[in-house]
Amino acid sequence: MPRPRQPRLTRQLIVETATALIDAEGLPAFSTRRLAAALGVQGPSLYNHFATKDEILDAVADGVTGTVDTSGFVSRDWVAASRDWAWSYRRALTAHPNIVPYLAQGPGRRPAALAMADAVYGGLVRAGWPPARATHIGAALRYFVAGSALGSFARGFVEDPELYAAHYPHLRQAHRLAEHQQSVDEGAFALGLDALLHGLVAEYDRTVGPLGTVESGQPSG
Amino acid sequence: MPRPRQPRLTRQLIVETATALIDAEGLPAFSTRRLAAALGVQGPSLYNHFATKDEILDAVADGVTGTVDTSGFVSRDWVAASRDWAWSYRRALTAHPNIVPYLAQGPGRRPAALAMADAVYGGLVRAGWPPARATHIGAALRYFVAGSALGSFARGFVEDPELYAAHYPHLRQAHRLAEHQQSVDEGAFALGLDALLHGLVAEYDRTVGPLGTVESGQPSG
DNA sequence: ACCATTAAACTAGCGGTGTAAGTTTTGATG
DNA sequence: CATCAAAACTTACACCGCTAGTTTAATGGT
Repeated sequence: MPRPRQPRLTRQLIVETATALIDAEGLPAFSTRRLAAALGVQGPSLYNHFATKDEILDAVADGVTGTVDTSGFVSRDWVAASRDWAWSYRRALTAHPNIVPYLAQGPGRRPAALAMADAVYGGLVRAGWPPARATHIGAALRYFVAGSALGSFARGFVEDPELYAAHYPHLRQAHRLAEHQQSVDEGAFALGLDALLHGLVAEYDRTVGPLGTVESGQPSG
Repeated sequence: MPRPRQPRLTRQLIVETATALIDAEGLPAFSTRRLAAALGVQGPSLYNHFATKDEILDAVADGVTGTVDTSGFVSRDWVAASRDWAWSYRRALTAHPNIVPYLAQGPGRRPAALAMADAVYGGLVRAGWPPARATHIGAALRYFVAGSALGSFARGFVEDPELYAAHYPHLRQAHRLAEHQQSVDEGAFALGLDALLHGLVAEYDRTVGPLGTVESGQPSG
């Protein structure tokens, strides 16, 4: 079966299928041959469209990052913008948790990741933060969001009561975490993000100049 | 070469060599055959001591976690204990950054990781936090530390001025991040951790009861 | 002292991986 | 109509995690 009348593969189709496959079966199970099979094609055919497997993963990761909303940084104050962005970022990652270990290692050369970093950094500087401080804040928020999506605290515990009860006195309820996974993770995220922003506002007032107050809670957008 | 007079492998030797190999060459380059070669042995011999490759990685990860100091939770107030623990945790992870993507996915059944979770949770509950809140706080701090070690913000940028200057107006200095990697990452971590703890103290005063104040800075221990 | 069992290395090999190389046919271009 | 690039293909290499079976040394029981 040589060149078909109509190409069977496009970059977009490959990325969509790869995303679905990673969502469904996880990163370790994702191979070029399995992706090709899902596309009705032989393995090496992918290399007509992407140079390496990592290039495919980059495209998947950037697709996820591309759904993050940073628009608050041009329309709202830096605190509200940061909170909206962090929640949007978290939603994007938790919608595709299996790609997070790959994505979380840094923006690399991925356009959407770089555009996001650019928007956040630019917004913070515009709000009056010194450039070095803006870098730190963007990084700290990213640490928190990426960490929360990567190491879903609840998911990390095995469902085996016996394991914990015996040796770890305070974790006797830990196996129950799996039941309330989403609420534990979201609660921890909400608490941590509010605390982080609260502390940053105090720092802002001390070093840049007083501004309004922060109310906590879920984002508006 | 059959069974030798003196065993050439022990679990400890395997774990030490694996740790060194991962530190030196990264997770993707780490294979059972390469590890065996470094030990002067054939690949399958490892399976006399570990059931799977993941079991070896678990041992490596738990060795790293085992160096984290949680003793503050029995001797100091919860804020100082949390700060000391977070810094110790971060130091342990940044000393072996290549294992972090594996380690950050959760404690699983690793004894040192479970003992750490137990100590933190227990300390926070003893300090007066309601159990559900203690879970959230432990998780939030872990998100932040793991995220900071995983996605070393600075390391994530490629060293290629051209790449950024053209399309991302605010990132014109981003390639310089690689130069100041350590100081950027540590600065972001210090700022974020202090902000987080500051916000948590406010929350504690509001919901549990007033306590002393927090001064910021590096840990004492 | 002998035997049986277990331990710890080995070799061989299976099915899978990423990807390089070369082939074949189609569609587009001069 | 000749040529060339595109997009699929087949084949193949070196490596991967791991299983199975083999060999010999050390250990424990009678």
